Amino acid sequence: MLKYQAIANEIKQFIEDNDLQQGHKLPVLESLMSQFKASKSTIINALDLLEKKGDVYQVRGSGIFVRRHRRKGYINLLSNQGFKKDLDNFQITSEVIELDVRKPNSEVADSLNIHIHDDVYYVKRIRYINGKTLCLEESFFNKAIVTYLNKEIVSESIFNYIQEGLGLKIGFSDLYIHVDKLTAEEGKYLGLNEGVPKLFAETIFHLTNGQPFDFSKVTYNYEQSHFFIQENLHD
Amino acid sequence: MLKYQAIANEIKQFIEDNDLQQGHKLPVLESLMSQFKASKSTIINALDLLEKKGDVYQVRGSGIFVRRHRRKGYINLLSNQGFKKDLDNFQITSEVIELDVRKPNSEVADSLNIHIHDDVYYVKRIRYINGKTLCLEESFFNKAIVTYLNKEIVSESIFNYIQEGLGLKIGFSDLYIHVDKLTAEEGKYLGLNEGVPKLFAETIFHLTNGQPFDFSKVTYNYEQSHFFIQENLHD
DNA sequence: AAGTGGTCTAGACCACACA
DNA sequence: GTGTGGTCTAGACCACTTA
Repeated sequence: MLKYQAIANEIKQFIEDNDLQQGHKLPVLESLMSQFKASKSTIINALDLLEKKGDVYQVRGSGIFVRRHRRKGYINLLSNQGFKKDLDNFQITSEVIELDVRKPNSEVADSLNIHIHDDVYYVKRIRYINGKTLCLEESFFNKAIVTYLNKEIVSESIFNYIQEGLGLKIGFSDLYIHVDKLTAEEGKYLGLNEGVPKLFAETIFHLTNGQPFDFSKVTYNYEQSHFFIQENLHD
Repeated sequence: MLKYQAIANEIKQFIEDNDLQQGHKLPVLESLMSQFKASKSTIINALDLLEKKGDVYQVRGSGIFVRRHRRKGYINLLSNQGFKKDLDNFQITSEVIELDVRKPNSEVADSLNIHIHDDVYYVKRIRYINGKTLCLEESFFNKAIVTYLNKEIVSESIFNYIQEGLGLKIGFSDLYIHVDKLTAEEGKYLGLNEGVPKLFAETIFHLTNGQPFDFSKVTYNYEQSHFFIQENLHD
């Protein structure tokens, strides 16, 4: 664990342990430097990390403040897939519908930057939140990277296994969303009527070295789909 | 303009001018240091900025690469509101429906962190993309911060005026979205039937000092609502 | 082993907020 | 004016990739 990550974690923990609210002022830079025995740059690195994650905001000439506006019941759109953290207050479970190795069609092959005669793991599952259907998810994993999957792994957190079990490093993702009407088949899985609204998301996940390893298509139950995103607008 | 921002801009320009594609390798750090006559940290600062914006990805031990996967017709969800940049390929216009000064209800007052007897500017407008209705937008601006608005300003880019005209610095935003069915009234404005899907977004925009200045409710026409989001998953 | 990006430090200097 | 965060530098050392 890097020093600036460790410091960031400690500060975040401090905020949670003391239940500090939006706008609460944190100790000044110099205090943090001596408290953590680190140079200015390292502290700033830690704070920038927290700022990126939406936990603090820094005001030049004034101080470092807690950022903590979140509506209850809203899921973080940018870290709900495959990750359990940030879903503390939600109980997420999965039901596996299909799991096999197959050849990709051209859209999938293109997204994963492979050929149509290469193998992919195909996973289809329904995810539940607090006992209700959250989404229908179809994922395609490049088998050359994600070399092995089984039903047990797939019913838990796939991403956790990819990181811990396979030792792969997840880097970045491209997420595409739009809204549409639910098809009859999707409705069957989600327990909803045909024609009601849906949120449809396609995501390409890449390793830190830029290789795409997972292409996912997710259809969300609109009744459970309340998301929040925290953004930083300045440079 | 700060040095690292200027360098980031130049690199981005270089990518666009040469139409470099995803995965293209950029010059190594040392080259960039001498080319821009800057220290290592400054170059890394510039690259981190570009990485945050989704324009490059850095691979330790390997190089710096162009990130440029974008689907045509998809709007960047995180920088479409009020901002013209990043909307190069789209023609966005606005029709102002209402503009007045009023007292906020408790929800608005709460979101803007003001009292219900304080004044807010209320703006209701329809935004068009390439001639079609994109969304119906209702915005509430804290009048103590956004001291003046008129019809002309409001039919152009409000955020541009806030930054350039009023000299305010926009910091961060909290965005909440969900999917639902369109009401009859919303349908009237968007030219759609009651009951069809909609994407509904509420956003609280803050200045760099943490003060909320704008609370917006936006109902998107689902036919035009194709969004992308680029995310970095590592620390 | 060589190449390349990342972390960390100490310190000078700058920009902004607030009283 | 004082306090506080931000930028920038030079350089040592570390971690990962590639061949």
